[in-house]
Amino acid sequence: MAGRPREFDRDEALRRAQAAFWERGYEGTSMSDLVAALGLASSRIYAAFGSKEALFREAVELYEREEGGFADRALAEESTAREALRRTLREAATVYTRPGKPLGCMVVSAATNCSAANDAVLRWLEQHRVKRTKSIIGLVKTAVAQRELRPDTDAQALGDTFATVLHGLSVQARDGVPRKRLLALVDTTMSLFDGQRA
Amino acid sequence: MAGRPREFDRDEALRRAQAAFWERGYEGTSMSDLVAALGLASSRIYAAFGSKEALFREAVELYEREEGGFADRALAEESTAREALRRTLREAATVYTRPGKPLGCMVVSAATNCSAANDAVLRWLEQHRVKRTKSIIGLVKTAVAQRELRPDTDAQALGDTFATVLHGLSVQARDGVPRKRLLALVDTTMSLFDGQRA
DNA sequence: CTAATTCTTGGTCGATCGACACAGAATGGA
DNA sequence: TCCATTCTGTGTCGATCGACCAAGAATTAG
Repeated sequence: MAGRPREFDRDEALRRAQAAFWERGYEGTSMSDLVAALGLASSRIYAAFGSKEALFREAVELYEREEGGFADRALAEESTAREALRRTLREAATVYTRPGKPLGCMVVSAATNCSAANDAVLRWLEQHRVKRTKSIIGLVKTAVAQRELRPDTDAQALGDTFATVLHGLSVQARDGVPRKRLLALVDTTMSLFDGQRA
Repeated sequence: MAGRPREFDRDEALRRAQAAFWERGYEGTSMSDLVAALGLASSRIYAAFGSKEALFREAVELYEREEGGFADRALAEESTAREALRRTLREAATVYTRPGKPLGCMVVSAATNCSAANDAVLRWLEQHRVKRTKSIIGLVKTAVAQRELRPDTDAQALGDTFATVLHGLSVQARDGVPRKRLLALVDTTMSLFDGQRA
């Protein structure tokens, strides 16, 4: 079965690739950038990951699992919609401004402007974001159904607002707004929820 | 002074370039894309606009003057901070979802992921956004000073929130959230302002 | 008319893009 | 041992990138 064992750490290489893609985006990171960042010849990268696009997808999946999974985790671990929402936004603000890591959200910023050739990558990340928006709206709808929020609440509008703030946080973080201000803005946003509490 | 007159409409060409850059971003739009979109040989484009980057900057300046200038106009024409803010967000939602035009905000999405070679373009758009954020915070501060908002209002946090929603709107619009939902979300957001009214 | 100016056409520049071919080295299973 | 398999290192592929040059056509100022 197994031939010659790989001499480099595939996981470490994936992490380096993730950092590069997170910082510069899919098209903004060239193969020679990756060669430099991973310290590997391009043929070794192709052998280990298949293609630049496959490597990117793996990097995003790792991101979703570790960094970007805060929304799913908050949803699973917090008992009230308010705490789930608050934690989601606060963790977003934190993850988007981690020292030593690229600013902002990889899913929001890694494939915004793409040539037509890479539409597939763009649409793929778009689907991730749409899914996040839907799950936030779903959370608010549940909160209404469970009487955490007043029955006259427009769940879609409120959920859309939180999703918009979540994605806007990525832009603001990239623009250099410090974590402290991001967290303060999250607190301000939460009062939208409190205004509709049952 | 004047030699042979130009055979094509420079303004029309600029508009076509704007549409291309708006849709695909700076790096996502290649010179051959521009050649196809403007119907002009590349040398004619260079003769008329100087360089790809200069053309892009002109296109963004046109955008700021016509489409993106809603914030400045709202600020100048509306008498209360509330109406200026509300109009800014509503016009953003409208401009970002104009039929026949690219979705989202050109300043937000045209240079998010860029190779290191074009950092200058990326930073330039970043400055535009930072300036917008600052002017929104300034607007809220003025509203506090003029007793339109309660004196205990955290103007920076509230302003940051509106700026975050404004930029988040661009992401949501690109993801296909229809204008109607965007406008509903703007209404929801405005209740943040009303909660702090004097 | 002439000279200066500016645009147009067609072609091409070096660099870089992502992707892989090939040969040889290193391993495990039969 | 030997062979199938997999990895490593070098080299290069055609395509495309942004940029620009030279030559000629068209126009205007003088």
